[in-house]
Amino acid sequence: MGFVTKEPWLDDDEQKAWRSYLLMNRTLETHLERHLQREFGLSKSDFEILVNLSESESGRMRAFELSRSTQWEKSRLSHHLTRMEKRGLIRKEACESRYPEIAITEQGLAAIKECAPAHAARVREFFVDVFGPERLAVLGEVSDEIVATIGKHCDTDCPPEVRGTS
Amino acid sequence: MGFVTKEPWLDDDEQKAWRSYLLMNRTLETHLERHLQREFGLSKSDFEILVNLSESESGRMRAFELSRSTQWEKSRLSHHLTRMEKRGLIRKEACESRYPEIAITEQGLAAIKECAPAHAARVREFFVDVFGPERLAVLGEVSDEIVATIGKHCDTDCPPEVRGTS
DNA sequence: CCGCCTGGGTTGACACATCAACCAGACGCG
DNA sequence: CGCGTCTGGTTGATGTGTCAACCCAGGCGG
Repeated sequence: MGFVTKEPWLDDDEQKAWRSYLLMNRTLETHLERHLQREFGLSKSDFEILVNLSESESGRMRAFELSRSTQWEKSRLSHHLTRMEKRGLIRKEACESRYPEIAITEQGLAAIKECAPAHAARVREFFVDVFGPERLAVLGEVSDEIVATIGKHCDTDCPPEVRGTS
Repeated sequence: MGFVTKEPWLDDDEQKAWRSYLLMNRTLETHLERHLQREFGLSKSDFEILVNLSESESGRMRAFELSRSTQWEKSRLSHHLTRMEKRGLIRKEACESRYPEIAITEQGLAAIKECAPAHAARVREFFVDVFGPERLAVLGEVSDEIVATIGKHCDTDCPPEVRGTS
């Protein structure tokens, strides 16, 4: 064994960087997620929804808008919203246009107001500050390039939900 | 609304870079994962296990070794291994030492041999090549720094499973 | 010998994601 | 009108991850 992934596809330096990246990613993600979960009882998904709602003008959005800005598939969104409603973080309220609007509740607002600073502080400590301004700027650029590259590629041979929406 | 996450915690440039990174991450991950899943019927998790097994000397490892190298918690690993065994990708075989060894099967070996090149090619196309050698090297360094930083932080106040194992 | 801890591993309950199927209204077109 | 089809949204089945509890053997102090 030991030969399978060693084909000329990725040379040693590339392998190493890629694996460092993967590890960093997982480490950071699990750290942030566990922090949110344990200190505030919110999952990453909850957080994402609440951020979007709280950044909207009125604190209320249609589900498909959330679906657009989070890039979740609609069924995931639907399931998660019903769970969040059960926990009192959001409310689905009827409006004239047949489809319910998703509104953040007092409780949801309180939750995100409480946890956002702590979360941001962690992002700063473990990510932003370690990068430093110049390297961070570079990362931002490369990230956009990668998203664009994948988007371009998918225009031709992928199912619709991956394609760029911005 | 719109004020919650705008506290002085992350300034505009930082926000932007962070969100670009998050988006890139999600996009890349889902793209790679869907590719593996649709072309080869393997999940990212399956792939990770198979890579580890195929890179070992004998194609067989104890579960706790897998747990160390993947950094999964043991229950996740146990669940996933039983599922993989049901699908014929691995086998748990008894050995002298009370605990079973996890062995990759012919089928599992065939699966990873088939998909590894295609996967690596995609990593190259969408990640390695977009970065380019210099920026990629930088990313590798920063990644290691971040992992180290989180590791250091967790030595003092985190549950054991996050702490560095290398 | 006993009690107790620790390490490797499994199990069950539950939260979450994904897929395919479905529903209802709107829109277009013959 | 009748028909297909698109969009916004829900539902159920199934696969996956997480947490806490447990099991069992080995070691160790009494």
